[in-house]
Amino acid sequence: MPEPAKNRAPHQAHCKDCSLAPLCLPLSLELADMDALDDIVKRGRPLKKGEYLFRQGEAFDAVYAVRSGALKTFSLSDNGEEQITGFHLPSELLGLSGVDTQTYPVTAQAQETTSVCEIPFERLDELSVQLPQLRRQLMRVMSREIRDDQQMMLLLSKKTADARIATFLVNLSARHTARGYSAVQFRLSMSRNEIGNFLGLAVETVSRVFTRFQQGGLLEAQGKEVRILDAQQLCAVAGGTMLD
Amino acid sequence: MPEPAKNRAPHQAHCKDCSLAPLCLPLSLELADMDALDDIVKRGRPLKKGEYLFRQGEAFDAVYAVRSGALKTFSLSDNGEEQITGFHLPSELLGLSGVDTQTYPVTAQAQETTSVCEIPFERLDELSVQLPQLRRQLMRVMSREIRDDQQMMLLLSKKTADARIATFLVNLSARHTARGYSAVQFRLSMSRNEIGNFLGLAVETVSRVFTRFQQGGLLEAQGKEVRILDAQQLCAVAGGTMLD
DNA sequence: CGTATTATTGAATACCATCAACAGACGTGG
DNA sequence: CCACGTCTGTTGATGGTATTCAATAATACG
Repeated sequence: MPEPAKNRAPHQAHCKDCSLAPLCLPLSLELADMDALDDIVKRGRPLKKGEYLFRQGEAFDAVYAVRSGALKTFSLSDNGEEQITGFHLPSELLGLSGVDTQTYPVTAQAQETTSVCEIPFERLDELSVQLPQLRRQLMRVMSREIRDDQQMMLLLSKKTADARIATFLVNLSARHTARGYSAVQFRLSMSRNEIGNFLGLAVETVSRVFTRFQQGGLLEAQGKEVRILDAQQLCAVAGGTMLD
Repeated sequence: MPEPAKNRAPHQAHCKDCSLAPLCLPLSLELADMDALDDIVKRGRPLKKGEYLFRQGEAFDAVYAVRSGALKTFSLSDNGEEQITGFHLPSELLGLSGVDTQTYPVTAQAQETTSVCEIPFERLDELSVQLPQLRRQLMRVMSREIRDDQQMMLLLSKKTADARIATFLVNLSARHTARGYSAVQFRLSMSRNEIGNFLGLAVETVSRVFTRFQQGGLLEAQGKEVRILDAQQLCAVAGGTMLD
């Protein structure tokens, strides 16, 4: 079955050919080990925008690595309000928060056409016994998520609206860069509403801050297309510097 | 060396005798396996109030389970402000956020006289290969921390000061209950300042909310001694109900 | 091409932070 | 044991930042 190599997008069928391997679970695996991991990975049809990868409350049985596209995860609290817990780009792992209760505590939904690698957790666990590198990487991924979430707590509890959005953009920029895309220009996969939800801000505030950043010459934005003009100052704002 | 059994406090030297085992890493381990875990655990002298268990930036080489007392973890951001990332009660595990970078991203400091079990991570990792139950439990603990941190993100991004503090107290109450202590009366190990820092509120706000809760008959508090009078309504407030 | 959704902008309000003053607790040492 | 200073906690007054409400503009989608 000939699968044409579409640019740099990771549409190929195996970890060892995947451009994302150095960012993903296979990181630092030997080629043979990569094949072993590859054997348990399932690659289904892509999800269309709005489709669900898994839903809050469903039985946990696999984690997922994003191959292309983007997803958001969110939870619905008792009083029905949605809290977005993260946006997920290629190479990032989803679903690990379901290990504890054996139930996904969040819903994962595609922000655009998205393909993922499904990794049955039972089998991953078994394989991790034989592959120390894999075991370590899995721990590292979880550890990093804890660290990132705690950074997020800092953002939410101490930073101003300006700093939150600057941080958000700088973070996205860095993640794009790590994947070989432009650090200064990219397309947001999420709406202003979703940005606000994620950052603990009202939509209107997000909009205002975007406007203010553009007036200040920090960036250029039309709709979801963003171009960072002054990365340095954006970082400064992200760090807590106020804009005058 | 005769070590007197002081009430229910887990001062004994082995996991299999520890009253916290069902909440801690040994959960669901066979007795023999518990001994294996026990062999790698180091139990040092207790920390006095204010002493550090580990510091932000130090090389990561162990995780710690709290045996008695309480600790806080916090990180210092670039601009020097402290963000408390958590308070840790007996049976809870600290340090897992250091796995990724092999460096602790937070400082852990004793809130009172505190004893911990040190678990060298290398050895824990090796042992987890042989003990599936242990491996799973370790994953569960990390998974739960991710979930808890995301709950915290919800709290910080959506809840009012009243709801934050109610949630905080309800959560503490539940954790006390799980350890066999009173659900309605306990002593806070942290200052109002630290509560505020953790919840993203000013000290004054914390103080005011405590006062308001007392006026509303929800609780009784003098200093760090707290007694919950109306758990039901406290839960309601924690869920988002406003107090009139 | 029209409708629905999303984004922007303005005005008024609410919530919490900050500033300031004071009270109470704690610990130290006289 | 009490006096003292410091740290922690409480309370009041004020102001700032972000929310909410409302209206309009732009974009996406069938």
